[in-house]
Amino acid sequence: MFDTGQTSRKVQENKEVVDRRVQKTKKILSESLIALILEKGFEKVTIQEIIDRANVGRSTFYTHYENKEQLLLAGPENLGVSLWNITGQHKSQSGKGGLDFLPLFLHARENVALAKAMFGRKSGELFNGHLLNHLSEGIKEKFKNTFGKTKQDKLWLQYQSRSLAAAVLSLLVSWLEDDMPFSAEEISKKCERMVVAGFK
Amino acid sequence: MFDTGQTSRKVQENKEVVDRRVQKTKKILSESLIALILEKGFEKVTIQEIIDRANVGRSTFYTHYENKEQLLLAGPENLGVSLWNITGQHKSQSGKGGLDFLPLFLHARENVALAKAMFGRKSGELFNGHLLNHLSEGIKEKFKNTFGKTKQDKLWLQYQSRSLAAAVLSLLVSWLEDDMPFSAEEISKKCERMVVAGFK
DNA sequence: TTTTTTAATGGACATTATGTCCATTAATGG
DNA sequence: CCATTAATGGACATAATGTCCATTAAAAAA
Repeated sequence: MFDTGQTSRKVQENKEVVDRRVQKTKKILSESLIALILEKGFEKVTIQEIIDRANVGRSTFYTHYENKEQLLLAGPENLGVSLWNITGQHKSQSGKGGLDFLPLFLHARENVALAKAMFGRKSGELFNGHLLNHLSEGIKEKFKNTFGKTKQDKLWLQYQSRSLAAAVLSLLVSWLEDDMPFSAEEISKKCERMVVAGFK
Repeated sequence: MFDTGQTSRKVQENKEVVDRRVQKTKKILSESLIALILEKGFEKVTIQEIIDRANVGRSTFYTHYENKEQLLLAGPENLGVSLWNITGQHKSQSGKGGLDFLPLFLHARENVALAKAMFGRKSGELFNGHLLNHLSEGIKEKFKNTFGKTKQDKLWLQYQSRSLAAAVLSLLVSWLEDDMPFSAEEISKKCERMVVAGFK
């Protein structure tokens, strides 16, 4: 999951060269998909529309990707990978003990179109699901000590983490869709307070 | 929205009689769709599959519904309508001032399959969206007095209501998907506490 | 019961998307 | 300049969509 999908060729030791044609094709495909998602929603976008807009042959699409999902994942900035990493870092962050949502909001802000396409109201379940799982795991990790060890306790921890992750994701989406009327600092603070309150 | 989709005929004044054939057809179509959603997810279900499983002609489907969405909305118990009403009642409830989630959980429990199909992980965005909006409105109504009147304040109220509605919906879904390991009373209490805490 | 109304059927049709294949062309990197 | 590799475009079989209609069968009304 979250493979970059880059066709590459090793030159010497670690330098990778990607054929210019490939770069161009992938870029235009990605842009087309993002635009189409924003217009009509991920689920309704067809591969036919993507290649029409990108003005690229059908075969060309299939030499690079198997489906829409793969294409979106391999987005220009690899937002998937980045957000994945960001939310994964929660554990290792000191200070707040793993509840700093600022990097998430900053990163999303720097890639608004892609972030909207992946997580916004017009996106599919898929990527919301990915991010939700990851946020949820981060939150769970942070609060697991405040819960008991019984089956019931663990289940509540699970539910509550997931629920509050959904709340955070919802804030992120509202913020993005309204074109970020608050600073990233403000809104991430809000998230942190809400999560903490939720576990009280 | 949330039309029952019933083809009916008036007899005398207000008694409605629905042709037995129609009843049978709608029932089998609805059941087929719900089963298919639970198996492969709403988005991936095709009308072809629905009519194959229901063993009904293509034309028959289209004389009653235009698409999958309409069919799901007209579910046997009209869960759409019911949940709609339940969440709408929040305003008028006394006591807790409109934060009683119990009816929602009770009703969902009584229609597990349909509720899962409409709101679970395999459901589409559509119905999650409807319920989310409604829950959000209820919550907003309840807490609007605790916020100021500036544009900013109103926006925060909006965001926070929506965010906490998402949290509640997430709990509902987790609970349903795990086949309700807690009582409806317990989990609805949890929701209420969480929402209140979120606004502190 | 008979008659009338109405639903269901099944086949046909044009349209559109999918995924795969291949021979040809053209751009790229070395 | 040349060998490699990507892009092209056309073709193909498959499948879903939405609409139409003549026929059959079931239901309600008389």
